[in-house]
Amino acid sequence: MPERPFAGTQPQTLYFQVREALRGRILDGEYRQHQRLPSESELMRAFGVSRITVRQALNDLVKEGLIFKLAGKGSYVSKPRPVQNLSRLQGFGEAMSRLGYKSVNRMVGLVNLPASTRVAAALLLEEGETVTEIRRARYLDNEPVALDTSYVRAELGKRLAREDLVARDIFLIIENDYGIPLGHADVSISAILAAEEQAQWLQTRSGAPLLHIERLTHERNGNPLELDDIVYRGDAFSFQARVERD
Amino acid sequence: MPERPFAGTQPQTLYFQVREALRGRILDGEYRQHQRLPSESELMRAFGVSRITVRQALNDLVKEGLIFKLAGKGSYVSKPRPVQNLSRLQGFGEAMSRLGYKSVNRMVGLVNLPASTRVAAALLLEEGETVTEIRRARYLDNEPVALDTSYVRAELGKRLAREDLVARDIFLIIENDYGIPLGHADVSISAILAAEEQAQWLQTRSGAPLLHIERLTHERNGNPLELDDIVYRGDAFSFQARVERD
DNA sequence: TGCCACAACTTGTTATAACAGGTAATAATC
DNA sequence: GATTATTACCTGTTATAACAAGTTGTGGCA
Repeated sequence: MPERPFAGTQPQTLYFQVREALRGRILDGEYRQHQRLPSESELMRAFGVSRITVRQALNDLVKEGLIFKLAGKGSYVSKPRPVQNLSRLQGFGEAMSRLGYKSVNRMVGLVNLPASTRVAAALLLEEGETVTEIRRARYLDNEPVALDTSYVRAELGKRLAREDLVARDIFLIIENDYGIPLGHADVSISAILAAEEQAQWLQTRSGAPLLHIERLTHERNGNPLELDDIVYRGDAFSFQARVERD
Repeated sequence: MPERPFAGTQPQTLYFQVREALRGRILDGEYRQHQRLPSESELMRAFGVSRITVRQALNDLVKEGLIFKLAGKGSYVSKPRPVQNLSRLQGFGEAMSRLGYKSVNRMVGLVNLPASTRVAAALLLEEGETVTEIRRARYLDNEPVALDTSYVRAELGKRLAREDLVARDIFLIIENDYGIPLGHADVSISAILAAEEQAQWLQTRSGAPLLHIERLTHERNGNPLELDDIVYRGDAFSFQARVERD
């Protein structure tokens, strides 16, 4: 097996390993912005895998916007962007660190409370059933950019209450520590005005434009797991995506 | 050839035909929300294509959020959403009609002007070179939801000036009439406040929250083609996406 | 009737193979 | 030297095949 650099505690699919190896080289600067990557044939030989495995890895990176392909020419590294990417479900800290940014969280609060109609419906609970509400502020370069309110079932909330939610992403805790694989999220993006409390935490003025994200994250088996309400400062953050025509 | 229902003026790939046939059945109501689709084996037999062709078609629909897959169980129709989908590059009217909504455009204006620094850089022009600015308001159910300002090179703008931009999407004109295949777009989403003119067109108040989309669309060969600034009313529209974990 | 094992069915991963059409380099010709 | 044709290389599409892991149904046994 020629080049399987990924050493993890769990066996990984081949395309996962190839993808992460290429990502590492892009983030390390071995492949620069706009530089052409090795061809599929070269990657097949280098990693000792079939072409379809290489293509799956490359297409995942295309989907994330890290590279782009030109028919007949090859694959190229995209221009880096400090963004929350919509092509792939990942936590904030996870997304920023993949792009080389350092993010910090601050706890606003963690309480158990009865589920509202909206939260109950999203998490498939009875209205009034106990849920855990976790609130955090997100900082980039020591500047608050987002306020995140998460709702999970009380059993999961009890476990999470014992975790270091300042330094760690909930997604990674759930996957790595609790062994619950994540599936997909349904994400809604809209624009709102900052309320007083939001403005204070985000160090902006009341009435300032905010991006509001509602995200319902599911386990891989389809069960709803976590409902998030996230507001981002409109002047300090944007979502970016590369969208393919087809 | 058993089931190739798509009859178009241009030859289409097999996975495109399978995908569009399935889309049609979902939108026609033949496959209902949460209903299970035929298995991959069944679709292979029904369409007389290989499994990889069926999977490509299904995965594209997954990518768009129209269906979701559960390992070992099958594929299911997702809950329908009246949204501008971020998974796939398409014009506003195109997106809405695929979801069964009727959208209408109104021309705000079409002028040739010197390219600003931003527009010139995006379209790879010299600053001051002539570009065409096309401005339109978008209506859903007779209600203004978006204001769209597009910049294209003057040669393309001259041709577009002769088209019916009220009834038709620019993307479809460019692809179908001019034979220029589209590739990808780089999209940025942020939140802003409505300026006076925007508020008037969108029938909302000055200072209301708007979603601001900046989109640079490329030809398939990578050349930049069109720069769009689109603002959507925050209270009447949102973007939604289904994001996979991986 | 309930439980367990096995078979059938499902999607996911990976392999090999061939052809199509686009791009770039090289060789041949004027 | 410039132009054209050919070759090599590139990604895109499609096919067949096999194995892995998850899900569901069926049959046998207690």
